[in-house]
Amino acid sequence: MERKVRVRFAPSPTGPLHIGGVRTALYNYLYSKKHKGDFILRIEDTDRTRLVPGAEKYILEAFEWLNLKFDEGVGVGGKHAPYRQSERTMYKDYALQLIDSGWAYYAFDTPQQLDALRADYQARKMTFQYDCTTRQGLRNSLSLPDDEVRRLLAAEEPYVIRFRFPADTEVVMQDMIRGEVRMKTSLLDDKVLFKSDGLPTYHLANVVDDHLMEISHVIRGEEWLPSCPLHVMLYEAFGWKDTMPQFAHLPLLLKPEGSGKLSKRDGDRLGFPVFPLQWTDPKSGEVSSGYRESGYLPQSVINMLALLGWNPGNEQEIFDLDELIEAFSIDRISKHGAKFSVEKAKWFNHHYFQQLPNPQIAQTFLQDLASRGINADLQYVEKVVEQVKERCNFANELWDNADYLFIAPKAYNEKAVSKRWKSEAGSRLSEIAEHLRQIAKDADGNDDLFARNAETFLHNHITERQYPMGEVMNCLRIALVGDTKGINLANIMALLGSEQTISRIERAVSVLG
RNA sequence: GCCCCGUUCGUCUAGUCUGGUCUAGGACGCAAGAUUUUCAUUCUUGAAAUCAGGGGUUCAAAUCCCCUACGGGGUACCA
Repeated sequence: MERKVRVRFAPSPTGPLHIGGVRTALYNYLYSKKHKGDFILRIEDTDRTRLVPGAEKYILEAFEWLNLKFDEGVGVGGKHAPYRQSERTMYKDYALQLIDSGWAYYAFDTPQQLDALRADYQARKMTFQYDCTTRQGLRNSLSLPDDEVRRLLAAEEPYVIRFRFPADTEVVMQDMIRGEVRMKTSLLDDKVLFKSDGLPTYHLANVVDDHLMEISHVIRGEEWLPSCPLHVMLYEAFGWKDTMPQFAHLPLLLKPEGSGKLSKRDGDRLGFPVFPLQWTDPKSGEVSSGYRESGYLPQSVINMLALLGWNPGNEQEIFDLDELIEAFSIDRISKHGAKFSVEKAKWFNHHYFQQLPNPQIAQTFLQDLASRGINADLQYVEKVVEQVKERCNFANELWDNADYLFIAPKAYNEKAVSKRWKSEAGSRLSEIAEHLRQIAKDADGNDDLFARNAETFLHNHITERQYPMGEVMNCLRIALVGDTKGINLANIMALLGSEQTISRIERAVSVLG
């Protein structure tokens, strides 16, 4: 029987959403949409000590920016509400149910006792594990006499509820990416399901909620693979094996250099964002950069992330969201971790930046200009954008590539000058300025006409006088731009207009001689 | 330590299941050339992986099996 595809993204609001988390969410989204299913947002906030104010809001905002819409969940609602685990109160009943059926037990050991035990084992170069080999010697409802357990419970002694792993079975699970994974239960530890603070741990809450919310596929990071046998056993213990979701454990995102998981620090160190949106730590005030603020376009981030660990099997690399949905499949997800590449991210953004309509880019640029104290005309800015955008990866590179189209050069690049500005340059340029003044008069305020005529004139003039073409043209460029860079010279003159063109030449002559 | 997962150009990866068409394909980056009388874009070309290493199986192995090494993850009353 075909079950409706229902997947969830279940972040913990302990800080800003990591870019690896965004990729996990994206794969969930793509899979659900591919199969006309539901995409659910569940907030897993059962660890009250690690809650960070603002984190949940941040998550919501990030998905809004990325244009990934949830069908159900926090911020959306739905028939399985509430979707915030701290607001769900049914977990303890399920934990008790497991105690009744013998799959779990009460444990009264204090964290201090366990810490001491771990230290003790450590000293003997061993690792303590709360499992089938050690549980009899510890303080729990399996080792203690019944009346003692009743007494402790009645005395409201703090306890946790632990899963009781059978000693000699093997859990066999099917992972959609890795195939069959087997694990001997004797090697597994009796994980805490329910904490002494009255809240469930991830393992319990996750399984209960996935069952209750009718989740069909669990697509999550590889860090969960080792605890998946526990989850499978929990489904079995609850008698939910028939509707257990299918699992897919995604490879991790690695640091661009060296080895290890991509972390917040890497971004700061290597100069690229690890978070979708900028984040200010509420405690330290530390600011971490975001893709959005760094000028990345959401569709570019999505495209880049989709291809990091998945590929369509052909050579297509540029995908919009609909194309991704169409092409996506779990069996084309790679098994190994992927190192993040800043260069590739930029390349994607360059592509998507070029697709933006000029008026839209111009609007953004206009604000940037305003912040620099430049009041420009929108029509003019549009013309500039049209000519300059192809050399930009991001909107915030516009200024560096177009500043000379708004303000006259304040200084002249020394290297360019020493290379191109020879002793004859001054006299040649003043001569040219002279002629340009006449051409300007003839063009009568038509800057395009002026630029066209000026271009023809320059060509003829330089040829006639047998001046070195490259040298003169580059000096002209230095005069107008301040450097040997920038767009086509005639286009610069057309944009600047005759008056500005001529005055810049004259100024260069007076400054550089 | 123990457990789990992985390993193809610098990076992301195709190819592995269903051995031969792989003298291993593409992309980013890099280099060179063309265009741009500049710079960038763009285009063309190129360098770049003895398929982690070793041992099998086979007429034939990147592809199947075993071992080793290396990398990653887990080993919490965190998720």
